[in-house]
Amino acid sequence: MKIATWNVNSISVRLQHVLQWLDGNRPDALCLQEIKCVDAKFPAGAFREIGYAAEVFGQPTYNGVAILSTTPAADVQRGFHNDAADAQRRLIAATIGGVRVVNVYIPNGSEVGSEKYEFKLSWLARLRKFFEEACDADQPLVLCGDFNVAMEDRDVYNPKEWEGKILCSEPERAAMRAVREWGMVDLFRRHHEEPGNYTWWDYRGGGFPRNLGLRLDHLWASESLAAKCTATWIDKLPRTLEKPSDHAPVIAEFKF
DNA sequence: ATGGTTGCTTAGCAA
Repeated sequence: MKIATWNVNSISVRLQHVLQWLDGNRPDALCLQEIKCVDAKFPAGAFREIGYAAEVFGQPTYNGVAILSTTPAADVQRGFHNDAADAQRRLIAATIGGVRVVNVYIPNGSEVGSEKYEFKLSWLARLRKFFEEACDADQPLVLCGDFNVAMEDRDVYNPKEWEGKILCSEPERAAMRAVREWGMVDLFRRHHEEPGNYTWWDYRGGGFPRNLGLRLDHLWASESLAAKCTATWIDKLPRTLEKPSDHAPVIAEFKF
């Protein structure tokens, strides 16, 4: 079984990249973030034609998440239970092939100390609560998506420059550790120790060709699922195409 | 150095 995550930065602009990538990689599930479209405009038909069902939680202009899968998704949850109707759409969860898949687009936070930063921290506190109330750490579960947090210095191309800045500040790292301590492990770090592995490169300043990136996109699994993980990798190929997303897909493979 | 680039929407915001 393969589960993948990819911040596509607009599904309408990236549709051909995603279709091509699914064709070549055939994951059992692909979690998408920043689809930037309403449910009615999500190109579900194009995915259906290549064998993928879609569960979508979109909104106009910003955010939006979806899960594509080769087998039907069960028990789909859209957003937090106590969300207002107009809340930002950043979480969708579903059970696929016996695995609880939680797909998140965690707020960026803009700047440390800003209103958006406070929103990010409170959103992360709610995410921890979501796991306590709605999930079972003893079951196979994966949390994946664009976390908008580089957890450690080895996930950052220039840790000194980024120290204390957004995506790297200690409070957001601590909030993410609190989520992880509910009962998950970082699958990528279980298989790769070395620095220099990134999933996001800024469009500006030639970030990608110089590998000036951050590792922001993650798959974290409960121990019962992590024990079955045989490999994880970042696929930089789509980032080399014309008009790419600024994020690369990340994949985890499991053998049951 | 508050720049640079992309997407949605059409000037300004968010990333």
